[in-house]
Parts: sequence; structure tokens; C-alpha cells
Amino acid sequence: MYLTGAEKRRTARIEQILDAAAACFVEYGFHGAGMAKIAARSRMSPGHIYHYFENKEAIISAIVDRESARAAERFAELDAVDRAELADVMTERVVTSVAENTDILQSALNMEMLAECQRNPVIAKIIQRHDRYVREQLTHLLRDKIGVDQAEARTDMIMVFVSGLANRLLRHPELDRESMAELMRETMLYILSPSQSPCR
Amino acid sequence: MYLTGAEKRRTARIEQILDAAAACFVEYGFHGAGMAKIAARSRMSPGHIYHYFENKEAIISAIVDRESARAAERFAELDAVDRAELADVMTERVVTSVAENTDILQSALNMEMLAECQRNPVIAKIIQRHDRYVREQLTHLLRDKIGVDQAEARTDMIMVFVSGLANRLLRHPELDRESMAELMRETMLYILSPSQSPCR
DNA sequence: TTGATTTTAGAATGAACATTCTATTTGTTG
DNA sequence: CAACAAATAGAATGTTCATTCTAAAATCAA
Repeated sequence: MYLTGAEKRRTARIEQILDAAAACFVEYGFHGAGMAKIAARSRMSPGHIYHYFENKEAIISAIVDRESARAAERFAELDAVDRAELADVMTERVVTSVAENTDILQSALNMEMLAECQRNPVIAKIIQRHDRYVREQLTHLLRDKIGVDQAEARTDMIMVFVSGLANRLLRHPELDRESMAELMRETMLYILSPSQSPCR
Repeated sequence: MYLTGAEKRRTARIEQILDAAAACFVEYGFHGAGMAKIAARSRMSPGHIYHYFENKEAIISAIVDRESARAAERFAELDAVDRAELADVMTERVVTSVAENTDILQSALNMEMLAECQRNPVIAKIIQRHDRYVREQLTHLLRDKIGVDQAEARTDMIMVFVSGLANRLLRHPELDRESMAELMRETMLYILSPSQSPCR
């Protein structure tokens, strides 16, 4: 699919605005960040932004959509992983996100998104759509590659871990990441073990 | 400790403002809710609010403090529980919060609080102080009543569950609460089992 | 190049906002 | 009850906000 110069410029401008908006939203929140700030950061005039987005709401929606899609991508990489290693790789993924500090920016926007999702039905729709997509992928992996029962519940449980960890690190930043990683590894393997009663 | 009439009225007014502010913050967010809205909801004039709070920031701080304290209280109730039943009761607590819809209002404010905590150091301090208090209580219970090893890590793990669940219910509201509760029960008992290698 | 169209800047607008100021009412105390 | 202090209302203020408008610059098509 070929893009004309005009189309290329258009998408470049849109990216430019979204990058600036994301940075501002991290710093000030969706409602604390003004259009003037976003305009300055994207090196455009405020008025110009309205050629690409109908209003601020539309920018927020686009950001939520983009961030959700990026999160989903990260899960999708698991698809390529070998059947035998899958449980370990998934475990390692979650564990690593404790050990290293899992992308601060992403976490900051996530909280903002979840706060917004509780009062803005448009945002809620977007978030829930991406979540469904991720769950479908993950459940497929769990059921058909690892062969667990209750694959849906286990999927949700794993996602409880991921978001729960992000919250935890905010409330307890000095948390001992090493012991946490260890316990997390144990628990993940417990949840991912294929038998109904997973003790071996 | 006796309170004079004036002191009683003062604290009543403050509660009145905080209740109104909490409701507005749930509906519009910390930065979307204006002082005019808060004033109207607490049936006071905007100006009058400034006799009790220096500015809006101070109201936000007070709300975060109050909500955190309430959450801590709920954990503190566990102190009265009998040693033998503790693991089961704690498990039941978490499981129940999946089964019934765990206090929506609390969850709404929590996300708002965590979003704010990432950019406002004053808010971060308040949240982290309450979290430390809750952890101390819980770790004490786990170590001295249940007798687990790695009590700190297990404490954090349980708190990962609680906040992770709140997030999960936002992203996946139609989640099958029954299977989730079942898997959650299993996993909680795994984490709370006293032996180092918890399979029996 | 010329004319048309798109892109951009930046000022203008009017509403909403947090906060302050000035009165007025209410309550308390001697 | 009188006088003073505290509590309260509501208008005033100056700022910031999202959005719109006007016009200039850049790009493209012929």
C-alpha cells in the first residue's frame, strides 16, 4: 500500500501530536495537561492540532487506543514461543517486569487510563476491546499449547498479576524485587501447571 | 477527649466537604472536578471551603489520606481473627471481593490516587505511608500467626492480588467471577501455606 | 509559473477555573 | 441583651482553558 506525500505528512503530524500528548499526559494527567502545552511540545500552534483531532477527547481516545495496542503487541510476541517453553517464558516475562522496573511511562499512562475508564464510556469500550483481544490470544495459548483446564480463569489470573504488580510498585517502591521475583515465579508456575491439581 | 461545640461543627463541616469532594472526584476526577461543583455538592459557598482547606491540593491530600486509612482499617480487622482460621479468612476476604463487586467507589478513587501518586510527591508519600502500615500488620500476621517464611514477599503478593483484581474487573467486567473465585482461593492458599514448598 | 488547495500560525473568544475579598449572618459570651 | 468573634455567602478577580477564526505560508497540479 503506497502513501502519497500528503498522507505521509498527515500520519507524521498525528504521531507528533500523540507523542507530545503522551508526554504531557504522563506529566500532568489527561485533564491537567492543556492544549497549549501539547501544542508547544509538538512544536505546532494550538489551532493546528484541530486539523487532525476534533477535540481533546479525541486525542485522549487515540492515546488510550495506541497504548492499549502496544501492550497487546507485547503479549502477542508469546505466540512465537515454543510449546515446551511457553510456561517458563511467560513466567520469566512477568518475573522480569518485577526485577527491572517495568516501563514507567506505560505504567503512568495505565493508571490514567483506568481512572478515565471509570467515567468515560468511550474510553472504557476501547480498553475492554483490547483486553478481550489479549485474553483471546492468551487463552488460546494456555488451552491449546500448555493444555490447562479453566484456561479463561487462568488467563485472567495472569493478567491480575501483571497489573497488580504495577500497582504494587507504586505503593511500595522499595519492595525487595528479588524475593518477589522468586515467589512470583513459583506462583506463576503453579497457575500454569497443566494438571487440575497442579502439585507434582 | 471532649470536643467543644465549635470543634464539633468544624469537623462536621470538614467531613461534609470531604464527602462532597470524594463524590465529585469519583465523577470527574481530581482535576476535572471544580471547586464550584464541590461547593454546590457540600451545600456551601466556594469561598467558605477555603476556611477549612488552604486550597484544592489540600482537599485532594485529605481525600487520599482518608481513603487510604479506610482501606487500612479493613485489613486491620484481620488482627482479631483466630490463628487457625487466618489463612482461610484472608483467602475468603479476597475471594469475596471478586464474587461481590468490591466497593466500586473505592476502586474509582484508587485509580485516581495511583495516577496522582506518580506525579505528586506529596500524594506519593501519603499512599506509601499507609501502605507500609498495612504491610507491617499483614507481615506480622503471616509470620507470627501463620508461620510462613518470606513473610514480606508473601504480604506483597497478597496485595498484588487485591489491587490486581480491581484493575482486572475494570478491564474485563464480564469476567466469570465464580471460576475466578475458585482459582483465586486455590492460589491464595498456596501462597499462605506455611511450608517452604507448599504442596502437601 | 499560476492558480487552487492544503497546511500552518497565532490572535480572538468566551467559558470555567481557583482563589480572594467584602459583607452579612449566626453563635457565643460576659 | 450587647458586643464581639466565628461562620458563611456570594460577588469579584485574574488566569487558564478548549476551541474558533482569520489570514498567511507552503505545496501541489496544470
